[in-house]
Amino acid sequence: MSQAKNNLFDDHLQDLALIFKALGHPARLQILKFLGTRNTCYSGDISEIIPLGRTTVNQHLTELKKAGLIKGTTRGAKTNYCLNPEGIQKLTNCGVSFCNELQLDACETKVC
Amino acid sequence: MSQAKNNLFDDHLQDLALIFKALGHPARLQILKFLGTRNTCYSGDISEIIPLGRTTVNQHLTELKKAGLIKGTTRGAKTNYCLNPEGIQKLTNCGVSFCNELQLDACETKVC
DNA sequence: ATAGCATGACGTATTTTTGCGTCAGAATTT
DNA sequence: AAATTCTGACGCAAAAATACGTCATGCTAT
Repeated sequence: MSQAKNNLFDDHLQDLALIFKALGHPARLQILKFLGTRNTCYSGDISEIIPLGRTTVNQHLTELKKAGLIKGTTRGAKTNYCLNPEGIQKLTNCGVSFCNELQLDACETKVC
Repeated sequence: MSQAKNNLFDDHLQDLALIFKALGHPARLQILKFLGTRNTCYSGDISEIIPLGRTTVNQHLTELKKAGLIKGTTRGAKTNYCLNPEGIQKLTNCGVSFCNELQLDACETKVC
């Protein structure tokens, strides 16, 4: 992917950061959203709805795959992509619990 | 920040991507987590717990500020930082609803 | 007032990311 | 079999992110 896991930061934080980083581009968000409405679709269908070149879209697909958020299966000449339930689950769980840990209520009453 | 808002993608997606991007680095996650336990603290306190140079930590603070996730107030020689409730709220709301839109249940039963 | 910190601004080098064109291989269609 | 289509791999350029060092400023003590 990008930055290799180093030992400066907590492993859990690094994992989480990688997931969030994968969500840090509108094209990738749009891809995920699209896949959410489709269950499955071809790589070509995706590059059609994203306002970027096919090669670039492919790169974004690869990144989402590396982040574990989608799955791709080559079937004949075409490749099927769909959301990866485990990855989405992890995103939801970890993301939500991270937000909760920020103890928003406590902060809400304070000013800095 | 980073990429200026262009008109290739939906505004809402771009906003969301910017927030997620801000979360895409372990140092920034650690900063947020730390601030969640403190209500408020000095900039110096933060750079002490992050395994990076002070200047770099400052940069990360600036990015978090631009993303609206934290607030900074200069008080005398020192600067106070704390979570920005509105930003965290937005993250929580938008993030969660984005995940929900992925219709995980529907996907869970399919394979690609 | 003066010496000592804390902080943000600025400049810079290195690494990543982003975006795209081209190519080669595999499968489909004709 | 030949032509076409779909894909991922590879290479490349431009832009952005990352990480620091240094500096100037502005408080805070002494």
